[in-house]
Amino acid sequence: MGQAGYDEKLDALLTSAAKVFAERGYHQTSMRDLAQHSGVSLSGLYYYVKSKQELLFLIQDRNFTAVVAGLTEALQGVRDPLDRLSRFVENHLGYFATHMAEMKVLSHESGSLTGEYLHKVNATKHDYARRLMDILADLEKSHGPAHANRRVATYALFGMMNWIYNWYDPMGDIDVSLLAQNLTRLFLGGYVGASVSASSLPHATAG
Amino acid sequence: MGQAGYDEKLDALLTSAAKVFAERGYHQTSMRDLAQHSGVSLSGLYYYVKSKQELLFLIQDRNFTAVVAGLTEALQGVRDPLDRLSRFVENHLGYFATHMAEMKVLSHESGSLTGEYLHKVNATKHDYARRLMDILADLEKSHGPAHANRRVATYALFGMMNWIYNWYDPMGDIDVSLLAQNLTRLFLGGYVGASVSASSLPHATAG
DNA sequence: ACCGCGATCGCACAATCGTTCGAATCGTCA
DNA sequence: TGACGATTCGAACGATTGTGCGATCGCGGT
Repeated sequence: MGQAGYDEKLDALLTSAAKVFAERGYHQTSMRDLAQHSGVSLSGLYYYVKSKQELLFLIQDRNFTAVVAGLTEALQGVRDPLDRLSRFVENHLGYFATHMAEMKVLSHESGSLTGEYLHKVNATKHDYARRLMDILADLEKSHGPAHANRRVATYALFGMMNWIYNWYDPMGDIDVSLLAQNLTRLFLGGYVGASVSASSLPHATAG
Repeated sequence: MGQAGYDEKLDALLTSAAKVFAERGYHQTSMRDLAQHSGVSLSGLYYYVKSKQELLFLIQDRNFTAVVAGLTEALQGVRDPLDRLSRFVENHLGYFATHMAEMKVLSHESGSLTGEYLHKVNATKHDYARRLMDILADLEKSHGPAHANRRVATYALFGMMNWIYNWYDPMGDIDVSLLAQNLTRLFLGGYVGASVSASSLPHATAG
């Protein structure tokens, strides 16, 4: 695209690549496809990126890092576990909806990384899951015993949220905050039998 | 493997291929990989299968058909929407847990099909989702208004269930019926505020 | 005008891919 | 035994892949 510095060009490349990866899949996409779609020559890609896999890693790592950073900010000063959970969901889905391609790549192409790349992303994933699990633990203290195994509940919630790339259209008639509200209510009602109070919805969504 | 007729050999080939597809991914797996893993020569594969994509289609179509058939049987004579829902979840997860590789391929490699193959699987998928949505509609009639959008709830439940290939180990300390119980309770509590009665759990799981 | 360097490109290489084809092998019945 | 159809195989093809290499371009400083 337009002229800019090195960092902006790399960002544009990653954005363009994420779109193609999301549509065709990582392994099905060739470096020639990425070159054509981003407007650079084939060998020009290698000035910004060491390999095809590093490209995938950068997409996953940068966006995941952004999600985690958004979460940290969204949880700052929020004490009530109910609020913390709904903020977690809002942050996750908010970023998801505004970065559909990148998040589909993050969710769907986790197994396409190997070695150190895989290890780093998995570590982030583990920490992120742990943060949700800790919220659930707090939730049990404040709202009585859980109706489901905490580990199962954690991954059930991740499943609900991450599955959306299979069906959700951010431009459709269900906007993101409504989606977050629905999933939060769905989860909370089943996990601790709590109906979400009006005070805890909605929040501003990180993006 | 062992000597058998054409049909059994094809079945064995599909089972073997599903395992490799589940581990390495469809596009990352070569026909040579499949040949080696199944004990047939490279060209020998083409006696049973017209193309690599037909192989993927057969895995998806046969197993999906089995899931749907199991569902039909599991729902026979069951009227109570609560029971119908828990049977749906049990059937889905029961088949999932006993056919992890095949179901991972079905869930994760849907976008790897094209043309008529894709169309056929998508049609089955649509019908299957419709059957769940109908149960949810019945549920609303018998247990009051839903706490979430029906479409969102449908795909949320599919998300919970289909995501399990990312974390669930059937050999671990959570067995399938407990998992199904957890997810059913989680979903029902949030969707209609119902706690699952003892009478509706557990059932025999189709497999 | 010339130099230095970041940025970009054309081209080629070796490897691997899915698929085809004709030959070899198998079991079975005449 | 001989023949025939079902089954399996080795070898090869053209296409595409990710990546490396050396040349070239554009431009700011001297």
